[in-house]
Amino acid sequence: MYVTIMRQKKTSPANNVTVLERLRTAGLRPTRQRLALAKLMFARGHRHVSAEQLFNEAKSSRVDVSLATVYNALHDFTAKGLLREISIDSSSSYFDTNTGSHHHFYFERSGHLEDIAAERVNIASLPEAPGGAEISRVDVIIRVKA
Amino acid sequence: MYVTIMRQKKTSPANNVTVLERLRTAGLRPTRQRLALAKLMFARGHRHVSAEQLFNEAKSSRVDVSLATVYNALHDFTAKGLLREISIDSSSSYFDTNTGSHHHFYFERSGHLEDIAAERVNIASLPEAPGGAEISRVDVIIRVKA
DNA sequence: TCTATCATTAGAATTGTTCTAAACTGCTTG
DNA sequence: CAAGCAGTTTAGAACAATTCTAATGATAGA
Repeated sequence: MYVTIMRQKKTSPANNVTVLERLRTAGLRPTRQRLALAKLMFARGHRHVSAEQLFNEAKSSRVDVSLATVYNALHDFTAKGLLREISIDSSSSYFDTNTGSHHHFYFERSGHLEDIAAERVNIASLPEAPGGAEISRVDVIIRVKA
Repeated sequence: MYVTIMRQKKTSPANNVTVLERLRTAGLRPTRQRLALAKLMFARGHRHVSAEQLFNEAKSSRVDVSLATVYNALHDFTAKGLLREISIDSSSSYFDTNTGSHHHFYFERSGHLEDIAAERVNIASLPEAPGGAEISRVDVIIRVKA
């Protein structure tokens, strides 16, 4: 049941507006929780965040959301193209705020991910998808021993 | 505890010998279970198999192994270079009997994987790994809407 | 303001995988 | 070729990430 009505500190109004509009134009109701989570996700440049991580950030920021809501929000955002999901290490998946075309370094020791701009990977040729199926995207993952 | 001593049908002796030798040269004791699992894995060309799948195949073939053993064997084989592990869809991981350099089509609807020979993907240029770290491998996954 | 519809919640349930400690076996040695 | 030890296997418990459930709450449009 609902226990606490959070009363979070307002960040800059500009930030509020953009996040709110991103949700609205994506066709997502800008609820308190989605707004708060979206702000955490999109506040600082591109990131690779797991559900658990975002949940913890929310707790630290006194944003009172349940873990289920974090999963719901991340999936809703992904379905609407605001995020992109990546699963590299089968133990958990990451949500990437960079939805443009790009690739990744994966640091095997730490499990850390780092973006590679699309231009830095030059793919000269790719095979056709079998049966002329449509390609939805091409992921290049460079696994690094570090 | 040990319940049944399985008594499996012998397949061709040649097949037996090669699998046994593959295990031995890999530095793995060719136990009954490992032999049986290796035969299932390597019998028919290249495959992408999950632990659960292999476990079920074993059951169907009256090979009495525990699920834990299947996981142990798959990981042991992978550690010794007999298999390669792939995680694409974070729900479970696959073990690929093709350990050579190659890439994959991933059929999003079915979750199915298909090999792409390394030559069919032409990467003209790749970035250096940060800090000069060693690249352990490059995975290209072509996601297909089918 | 009312209300249908959509979102959130706590906790239970599921799923894939790993752990544990005890039973067992392949292999080397004597 | 028996014995024993190191490496394997096992059932089931434990775990971690994620999804489900069904009840409560909030949003947006009339």
